[in-house]
Amino acid sequence: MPEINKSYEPREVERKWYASWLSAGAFSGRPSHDREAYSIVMPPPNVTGVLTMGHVLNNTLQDILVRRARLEGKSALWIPGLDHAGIATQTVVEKELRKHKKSRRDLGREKFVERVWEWRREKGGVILEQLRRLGASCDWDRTHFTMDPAYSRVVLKVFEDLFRKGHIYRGKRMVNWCPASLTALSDEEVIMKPVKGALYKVRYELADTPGGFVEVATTRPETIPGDVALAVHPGDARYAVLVGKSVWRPLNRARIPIVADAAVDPKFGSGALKITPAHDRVDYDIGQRHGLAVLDILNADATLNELAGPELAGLERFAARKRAVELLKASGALAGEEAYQNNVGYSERADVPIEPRLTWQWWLRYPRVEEAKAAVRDGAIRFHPERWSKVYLHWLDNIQDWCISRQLWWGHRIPVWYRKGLDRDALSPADISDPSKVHVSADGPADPQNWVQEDDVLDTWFSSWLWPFATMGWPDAGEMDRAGFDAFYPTSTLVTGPDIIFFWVARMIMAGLEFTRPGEPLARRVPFRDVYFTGIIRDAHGRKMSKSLGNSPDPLELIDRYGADGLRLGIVSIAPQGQDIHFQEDRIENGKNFCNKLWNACRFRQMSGPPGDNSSSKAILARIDPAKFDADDHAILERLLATTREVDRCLGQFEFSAATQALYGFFWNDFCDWYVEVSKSKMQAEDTRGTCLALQDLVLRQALLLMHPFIPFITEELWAQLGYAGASGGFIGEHRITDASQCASALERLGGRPDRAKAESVERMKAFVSQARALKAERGVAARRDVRFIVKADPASWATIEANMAKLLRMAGAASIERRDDFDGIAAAVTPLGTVGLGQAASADTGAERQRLAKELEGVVRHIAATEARLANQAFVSKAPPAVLEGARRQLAELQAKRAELERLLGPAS
RNA sequence: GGACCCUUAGCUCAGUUGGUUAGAGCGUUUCCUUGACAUGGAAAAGGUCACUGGUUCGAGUCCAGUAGGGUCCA
Repeated sequence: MPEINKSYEPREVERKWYASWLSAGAFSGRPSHDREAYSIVMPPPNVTGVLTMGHVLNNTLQDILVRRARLEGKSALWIPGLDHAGIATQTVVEKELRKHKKSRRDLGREKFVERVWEWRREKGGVILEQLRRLGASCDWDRTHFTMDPAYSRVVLKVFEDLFRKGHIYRGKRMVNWCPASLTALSDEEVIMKPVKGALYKVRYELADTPGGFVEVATTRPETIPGDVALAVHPGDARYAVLVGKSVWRPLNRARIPIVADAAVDPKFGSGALKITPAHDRVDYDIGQRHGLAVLDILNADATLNELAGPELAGLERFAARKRAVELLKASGALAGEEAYQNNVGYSERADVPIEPRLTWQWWLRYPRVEEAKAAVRDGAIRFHPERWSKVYLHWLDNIQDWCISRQLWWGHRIPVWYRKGLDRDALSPADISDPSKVHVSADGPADPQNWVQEDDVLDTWFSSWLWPFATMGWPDAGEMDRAGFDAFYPTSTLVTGPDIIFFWVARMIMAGLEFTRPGEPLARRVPFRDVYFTGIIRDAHGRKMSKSLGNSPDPLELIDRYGADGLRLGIVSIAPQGQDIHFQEDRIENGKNFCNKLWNACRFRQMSGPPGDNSSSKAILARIDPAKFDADDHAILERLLATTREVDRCLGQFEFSAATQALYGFFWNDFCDWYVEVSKSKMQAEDTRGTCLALQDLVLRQALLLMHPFIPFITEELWAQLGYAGASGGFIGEHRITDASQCASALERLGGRPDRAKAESVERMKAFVSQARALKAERGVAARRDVRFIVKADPASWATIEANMAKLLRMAGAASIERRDDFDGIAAAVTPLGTVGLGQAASADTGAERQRLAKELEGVVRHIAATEARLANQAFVSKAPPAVLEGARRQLAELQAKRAELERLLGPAS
């Protein structure tokens, strides 16, 4: 057996094992007849993406679930992949082109798309490589990309299908237009932001009453040339006589009517609203009701066009706003201007204000909305934390049709062909469903020369909403069979962020319900059973991580410094359930330190004695003689079982952080700080040595299994080093983890069931040792190991001390512990194993010792008073459960004994 | 405007159905290179659980309200 390094060096270990796992196909998910299936689909990162802390958290959690499933003997599958990210990717490539002073239009559609593919092949998807460094145990052979030919065909087929079913239609409606990306966006891609601007009061002169005017408040004076009317509330007495009259539009002067419409809020501004149907949703609706023209004064890039009049045409919208204000001022139409804050929609991707714009787009009426609600409301899908289901249901209750077309070139081109020569702007709904005019199919028309394909592509989310089943061969029966659709669908758990609950989660649920296993029960059609929403990672001050703030650490650098395991353990341990995460690098350092502790504990085991047969838990158990167990053996086994139970429970409830804390506490405190230390005595005694070593092997084995999902690399390495892999040399992931009850019954069969009472006596010993050490520290002799303790103990306590003498001497750092029932003095402490004192002559600060005892006595007295008061309360005695009552009485007795002893020590002087 | 979440030690967070004197890690103070680990060990200090009221024998925990912070939707 090779000697283990003094400290854990992750780099080489990680590289070595990841390569071994890959070459052995350890991550490949194969459907199995006799094993339960467990599957996860990775939320596909953007092909343009690089690894962020958010990805680290998200994918670590998925890896934990998948690796744990493997240990539980399930047939586990984790499907990775990439999202083509229409706007983001197109923007990246366009930016590259711009460096060479070219635009995508210079290349033309076909060449540009080829260029994007080139980019994808060369630079796209580096994030998947980075995930390997994190240790992600995905089945990489099943990596999918939303633009792959097979996946693309599924997307187009789905479009065709939904079109035939009447869910998809073409409509000229107001959309959210991004003037930077030059495309429509869905409502979900618009972020409302409060913006500080100005509210301008503009006078519209009455056409028939020279000198009279109507005042209108607006934040967007540059749109005045697009006004086609003013509107007032029909019940607004101030304007009743003016309805039906006209005013002069103050920019690009023209006569426009005053109409009455209930949508006007009479309390806003002057109560009169300027109507610009081309540039506002509400205005558009009002315009429709009153038969008003739509006067579009903006170009696609939000510069003003010639319809805005010669003075504003050609200006960019914000420059035009400035110019409009100047013009209004000059003409005397500007009545006032005040600071004003309102909410403005911004493009999520380009971060510029969107423009409402009237355009032809393709829309989807969502299928299966009611079923999608029922799936979550009735528990076929469980959200964790549960409260997100409210957000989900609220969105579905107010659902709007989805604008699925995008004016981009990178993406799935909509499979619609128009008969050559048709005026697309004039097509009626009847024309759209007339196959002689419009062809809709994934395959395209048989006579393409007579048709022209739709220019638009589909929203990226229109492909990713199919992810859970399109990655499993759907809809081709043969492919589904090969992919194991039958076993792996529905997937088990989805791990994602709450920020894409509408974009992705809700839509996947509807897609799954609509497309998979028609006619079967809902629970078989949903795409996943559990959804775990992670928190958002913020910096230490609670700010969102962003490139511009520079507060986002580079995960790869963190891996270099702390190891992948350290990073994983650190990040999981600070991720509270359901809350955002405040990132602190010292927590990542904790993860690294834990790995080092684990490493050294195993190293110590190797140095402590010859390796026994560790090839199976059975082999280890055979080396254990329960007759040799002392209290510490019972205690460590009991803690091992409790920890096994706790980790089991935590993972079942997605309490990842709690699981790491249970493991951390068990391993560091219970095992290293106590059990390993007391073992040092036991391993010196020939008759307890073998059992003690075997017990360490047993505990370490189970600990490695429990920890492996969290820190896969180091556990794999130690698994091999300590001989758990056996002669066959299998990976740790190929072994089965046993749950607490299986562990317990294995011990029971051996006659080594942990004894609760004996385990509890260890707690008393720990308290005894701790107080003895404190006495030494107080006397300034903490480092000395030759001190003599004297103890006044009852026979039972003394028996415990005697039986564990060697260990207690070692742990307390003492030369002797002697029983002396007449001992008193204040260099002492009252412990659960009696009153312990230092035997040395009292040379230290007796004042400090007296103060400590007095302070303790004070606390005890106060506590006694409180307990007596409780027990004197008739209502408490009659209503509290017997166990609580009994506990209070026992506690009171203990406290009284402690008080008596403290008073005795403090003596007559007190 | 509607909905949800948070407020516990200097910091970041636990605290399961109400039940002994509220815990952890980091940080702080003091001590220690003892033969796994200084990426370590030992000891210690540190909290009227945001505030106000209510329910209860008993509230960090349940209810109502107030204040502050955050998120989502309009």
